[in-house]
Amino acid sequence: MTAAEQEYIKQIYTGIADGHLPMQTYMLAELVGAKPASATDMVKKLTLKGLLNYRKNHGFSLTESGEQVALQIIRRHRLWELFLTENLKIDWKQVHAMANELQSINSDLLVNNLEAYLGYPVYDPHGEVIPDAKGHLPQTERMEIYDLKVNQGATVTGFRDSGSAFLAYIEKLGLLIGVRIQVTSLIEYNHSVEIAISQVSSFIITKETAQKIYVTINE
Amino acid sequence: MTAAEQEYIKQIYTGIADGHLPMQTYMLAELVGAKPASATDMVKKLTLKGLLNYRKNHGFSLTESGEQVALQIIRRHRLWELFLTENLKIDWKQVHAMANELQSINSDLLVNNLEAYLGYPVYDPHGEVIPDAKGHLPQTERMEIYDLKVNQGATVTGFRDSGSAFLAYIEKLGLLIGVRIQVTSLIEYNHSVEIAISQVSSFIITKETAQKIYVTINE
DNA sequence: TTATATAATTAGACAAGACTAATTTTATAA
DNA sequence: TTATAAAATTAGTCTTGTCTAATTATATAA
Ligand SMILES: [Mn+2]
Ligand SMILES: [Mn+2]
Ligand SMILES: [Mn+2]
Ligand SMILES: [Mn+2]
Repeated sequence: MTAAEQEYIKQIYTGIADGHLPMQTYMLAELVGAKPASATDMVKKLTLKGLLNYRKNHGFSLTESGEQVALQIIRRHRLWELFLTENLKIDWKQVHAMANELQSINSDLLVNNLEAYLGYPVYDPHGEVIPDAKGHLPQTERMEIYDLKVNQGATVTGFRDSGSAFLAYIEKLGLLIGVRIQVTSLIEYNHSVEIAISQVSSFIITKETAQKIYVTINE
Repeated sequence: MTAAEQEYIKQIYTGIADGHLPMQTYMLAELVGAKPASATDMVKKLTLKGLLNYRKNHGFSLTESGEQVALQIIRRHRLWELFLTENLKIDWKQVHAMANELQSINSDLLVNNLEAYLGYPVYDPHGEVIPDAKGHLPQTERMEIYDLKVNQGATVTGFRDSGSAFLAYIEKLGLLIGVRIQVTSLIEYNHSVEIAISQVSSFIITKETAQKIYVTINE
């Protein structure tokens, strides 16, 4: 598989995981940073290869085989991200872009040895789970800040968006992984959420932001 | 620069370093594993970019700028090879092929942090020197087995060929880096060389092989 | 039911990088 | 000097992945 095909497959997987089922052409184009015409071409090609279920003019989803392929690409992507932050000390805001270039190198030997070197990690630097060699995703129960009720306390465990602009905002807010937060109020007007960090600072984030931050409820 | 352009530039550099000056189209084609027509196209493109001095029908060499580019590509290639063997424990016969895919990722941050992580190494797993961030090659005086005189003792320090078939042969002979050898006789007929390892085994290698093994004379 | 906006597809073009087949250059040997 | 073999180049084609512009399909609102 070419690097481009792999990037499309990865974006289809994550797009669907984020609730876009079936996936649509314009959405895929936006995710990969291309025009819809290009996405149509690629969808047709991936369909011929048996990786997509495609109903012309009505969107598409991954086949069983396509999903396995996607999980392997995501596995490589996230393992490299972790290596870059943990070992090479590269800023977590920059590793996603680098991992996009590394993910296309498809060697089981390389990837499995990298995984062993990293100590069989479960999470990447953005709190995303890493599929194992068989394509299995560790099961974790976690929700979005947006799903929390008022006064409910939780701990930040990850992010749905690895873009450097989003992560810079997260850093500015101090909402890093492991930080304990509490929802102090819900804004009825536009569904923003007010949250507090360790009873000190308190601020409001938009609905969109609240949906991009994963938390686990404190026991 | 595309991955293909970089591979061509790298092969031009190493080809010239191995004595092919000026570089010729058929030779470059052979090194990159393509047909001469493809090499001609690429040479024209690289010339337009100011990386080659090219006299149509008479070969080409790297410009000053082309040489600096080449050294950076070789730097990345060799650092990755070392990472793959040292850290990921991948067989030295396999890392060259993997490094060919990794070398195209051109990020100073990535490469310099990788170099620091590896401890600013001087040699890659095949005994080839690694250019530093400025493109400087550590100076080393070493010769080929073929240059040794009879009874002259030397230590193996590297190889000119990283192909897995050649390295498998080297392993079979036991001519690994650090091994002390002695030339026991020169075969006049076809310029083969008989060498001995630590007074035990003794065998004959061809001229071509003797020219691919670097040694340093024992003090 | 019909008009309209959005999404999707098609047609045609282009750049990169490879190939084959044909032609031209160059160097060398007779 | 001329013939020949080797090397190089050109011309034309193909695949991948992208684009723009034009057209078609779908869903929704009037
Ligand atoms: Mn990422
Ligand atoms: Mn990530
Ligand atoms: Mn190598
Ligand atoms: Mn090497």
